[in-house]
Amino acid sequence: MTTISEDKKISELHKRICECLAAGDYRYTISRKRLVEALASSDRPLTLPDIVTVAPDLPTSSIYRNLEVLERAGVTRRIVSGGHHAHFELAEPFNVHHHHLVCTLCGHITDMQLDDTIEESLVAALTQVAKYHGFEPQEHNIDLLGHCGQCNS
Amino acid sequence: MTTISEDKKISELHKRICECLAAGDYRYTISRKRLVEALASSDRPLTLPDIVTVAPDLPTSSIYRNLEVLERAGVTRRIVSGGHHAHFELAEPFNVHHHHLVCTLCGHITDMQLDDTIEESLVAALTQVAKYHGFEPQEHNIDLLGHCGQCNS
DNA sequence: AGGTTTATAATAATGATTATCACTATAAAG
DNA sequence: CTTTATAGTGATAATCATTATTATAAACCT
Repeated sequence: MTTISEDKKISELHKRICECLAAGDYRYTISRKRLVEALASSDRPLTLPDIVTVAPDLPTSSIYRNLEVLERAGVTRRIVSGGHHAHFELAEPFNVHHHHLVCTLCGHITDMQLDDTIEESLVAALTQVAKYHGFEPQEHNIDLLGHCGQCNS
Repeated sequence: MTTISEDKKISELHKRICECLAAGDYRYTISRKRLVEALASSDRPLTLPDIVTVAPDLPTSSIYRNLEVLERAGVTRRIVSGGHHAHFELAEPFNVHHHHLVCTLCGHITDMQLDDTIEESLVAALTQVAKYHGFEPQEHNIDLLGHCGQCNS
């Protein structure tokens, strides 16, 4: 069930994404909208099989191609964490800042958030380190590896 | 040029790794020693082509197989950061705790270290978050993505 | 030394992802 | 409202890092 305010958020999201795609001369087609909706309604990054489960009528080749377009436009992000399928999620401007719990047994990824003060001191430290290495920082990832509740029980 | 104390460190490293492999009924063969030495003498994780450059006589298939054995024994670690080759480095007990600067243009990875106080507060925060999610934490990765000095110039 | 286990290295297979290409849909211009 | 250029689709084929296979060689153990 979606509330009115959620519907509003979603439609605003679509609008922003549409503009983002238009800036790169890309269109916001049905397939791309479907992908965005699948990613937006999940509390974790999705693999290609995950997406196929949610939208079985979308051909694999189109999903890959459109995820590539969305990534180029800065709408989505690809996470390569292991030997298997990559995971996809909405990029930072379209999603809250978060990090990942990665299960080393089943490969499952869950979103998590850290305290703002921790984030701030970390960003400060990273900025300093980057400067020292002559590196121009863009974004940071934190992955916590371990065993998920499912695999532990 | 290697100093006497460095030689001592290296031979102790080999001894510890040998024991680690023996615990899994693996032998510490010449090829495996060569791989460990290549990884130990680098200040960054190496790709397979990197390793081939350092040890051109080792066949690709043997490098892959032995990296797999070393990884199973907990001696090395695999880093999958992008669409290209994986990177390999010595695992935590055989290497100082560090993180990575990842260039999103050329894929190059550099080691970096953070302040102890930052690390400690981060680990505390991660432990708390993991508990909340019913997740058993093992290790954490921090990647700083951006443009390396080489690509910037 | 003989017998057993493990390692090697050339080769083939795997499988997620990308590229190709003929065709269709869309949008802007005349 | 056609024309025309551009972008998107989806089936299929190709790519390429990585794994599996397998016959051979080496190492270990009485």
